[in-house]
Amino acid sequence: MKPTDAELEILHVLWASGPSTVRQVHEQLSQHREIGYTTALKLMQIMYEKGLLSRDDSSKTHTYTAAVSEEDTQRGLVSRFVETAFRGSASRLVMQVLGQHKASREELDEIKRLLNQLDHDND
Amino acid sequence: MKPTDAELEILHVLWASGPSTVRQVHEQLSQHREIGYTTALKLMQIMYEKGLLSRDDSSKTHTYTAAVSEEDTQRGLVSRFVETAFRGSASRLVMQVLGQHKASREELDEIKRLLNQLDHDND
DNA sequence: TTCTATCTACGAATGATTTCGTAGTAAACA
DNA sequence: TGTTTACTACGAAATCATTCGTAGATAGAA
Repeated sequence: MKPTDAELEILHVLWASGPSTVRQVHEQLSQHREIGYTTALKLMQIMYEKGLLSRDDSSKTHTYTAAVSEEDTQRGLVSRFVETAFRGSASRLVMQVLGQHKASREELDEIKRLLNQLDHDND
Repeated sequence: MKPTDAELEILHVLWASGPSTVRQVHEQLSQHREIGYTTALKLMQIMYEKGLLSRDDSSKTHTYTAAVSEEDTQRGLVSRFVETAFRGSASRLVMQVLGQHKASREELDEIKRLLNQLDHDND
């Protein structure tokens, strides 16, 4: 339910690439950092046991798929993060993020659209 | 530099209440969850060694103070979180947060003000 | 002064995460 | 067929975070 950092790395690969073998995932991860093949394997096995991944083991080389959606996972992570880091104040988190990361014009516009929509929901 | 969850709880108490003794911090924490006195003590000692807290031990009962600011700490936490959970996309984090937490009218207005200011900075 | 309460220091157990080596098995190849 | 290669399973070490018990010291009360 609450993936660890290493598990998130693997989920990101699977979310981006779709169903993959351990070797494929390992190759992706290797481009970012040092990690042994059996480390990736073990992580994915644990994630399978936890229900974070599903797998097709009909052939010798198993194929893994993310069993949790990116949306749902990020929702959970955000909830937890707002609680622990911002004591539940989501708006302070938003302002902190907007203040420290330079968003593009398009991103700012998209956020504004969302804000206006929330405004109308509030009315 | 990167406080853990338990350490963050203690920092929040000290940020809110200012310099405090272990007993005072422990009393605050106890209202939220079960935690032994020596657990709080040990945590604060470790945080002192790490440089997260400073302390006055001129009397038998030490007084601890947060040695890192809330702003700086949250900035660091956000950076890390955007990386691990959102692969660096701050705007997607913002939209996720705004979509899932109902902010008050005042908060939304404040966020809009910030957005407009960012707009002008961009021009 | 003696006893009690409070505080710090220290050590250690527990559990979770991350890591990788080794062994065994199946497939592909020569 | 026999050998090499690739893959999974398993176990276990290393690290870190969290937890608390116990011991020793200090201060205040009786």
